[in-house]
Amino acid sequence: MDPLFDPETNCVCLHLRRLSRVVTRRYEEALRPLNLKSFQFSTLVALSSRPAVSQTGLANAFGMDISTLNRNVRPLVTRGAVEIVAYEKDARVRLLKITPQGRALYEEALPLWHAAQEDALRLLGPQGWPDIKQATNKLLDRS
Amino acid sequence: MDPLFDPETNCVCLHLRRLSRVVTRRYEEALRPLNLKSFQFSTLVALSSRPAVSQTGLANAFGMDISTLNRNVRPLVTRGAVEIVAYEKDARVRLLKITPQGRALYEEALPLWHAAQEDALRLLGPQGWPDIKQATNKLLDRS
DNA sequence: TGCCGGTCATTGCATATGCAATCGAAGGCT
DNA sequence: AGCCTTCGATTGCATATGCAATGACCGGCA
Repeated sequence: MDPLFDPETNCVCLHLRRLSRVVTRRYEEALRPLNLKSFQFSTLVALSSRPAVSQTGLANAFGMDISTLNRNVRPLVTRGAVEIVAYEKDARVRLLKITPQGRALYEEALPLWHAAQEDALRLLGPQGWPDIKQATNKLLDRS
Repeated sequence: MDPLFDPETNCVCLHLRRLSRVVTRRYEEALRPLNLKSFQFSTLVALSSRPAVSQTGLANAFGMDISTLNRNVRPLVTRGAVEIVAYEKDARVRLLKITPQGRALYEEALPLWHAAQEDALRLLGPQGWPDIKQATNKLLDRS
């Protein structure tokens, strides 16, 4: 059998999920002092450079279901790091906007993220991250 | 700034989680006719070639917390695809064992998995999967 | 033999994930 | 203007994820 189709050793899904778990744990650990989850950090990053984003837009950027995004954002809103504002041109849309507290939180989180990123890059080896990123970009182009 | 440490474009955690979501959705979709989740399929694969495995052992193989594994296995037990048996040499251990129904389910699932795997390999491009697998193996060696 | 540190499994809690269904609003078509 | 399809957001449901704490058990050591 083509080893690429041996589910014991070559399931793309299993490998990616496992890798995602292992790497995620390191980022979560690094961000724990600020009580920030990795998704929440990514959201702050995305919002920090944009005036406001629709939930659908952010869900697409993250490749996740809009219902997941909707719920994941709530802790940030509760915490006052993100606010939900109406969009005057379309009453269906509820825009996400980072608050000053959110910006402050982001600034605090940056060095913690940096340490985790350093750690992850080291673990993946010099070629690991470029390889993964290239594969990611290919897939996202096509899907 | 070193672009490797730009959280907007190069967060390893965000990229891996996104990739994992996108790929997982395709496998879940393929396995849906059998009402099987990707984790459940991976469990059947792992158990199909072994007499019995401890929960801790399987959790390590999947790089996940034992509490997550413990709960994720339950639907398979409820369904009769996996049984939990005592380990005579250590009363703490509760071994997981695939049942004949589990084996039949696995056989049914294989072609569905194969289609998803084909799809994923195509999406990642000819070099994508080897690149990812190599990076994965490096990380798992070191962690 | 009895204690004690370590291990396996389980549960409580909070967040993560996606699908189906729903609600309300937008926009095109007549 | 009225209808109909589409679209953005939200909720119900089931599973996914990990940490902390707990209970049961093992093995070593006094």
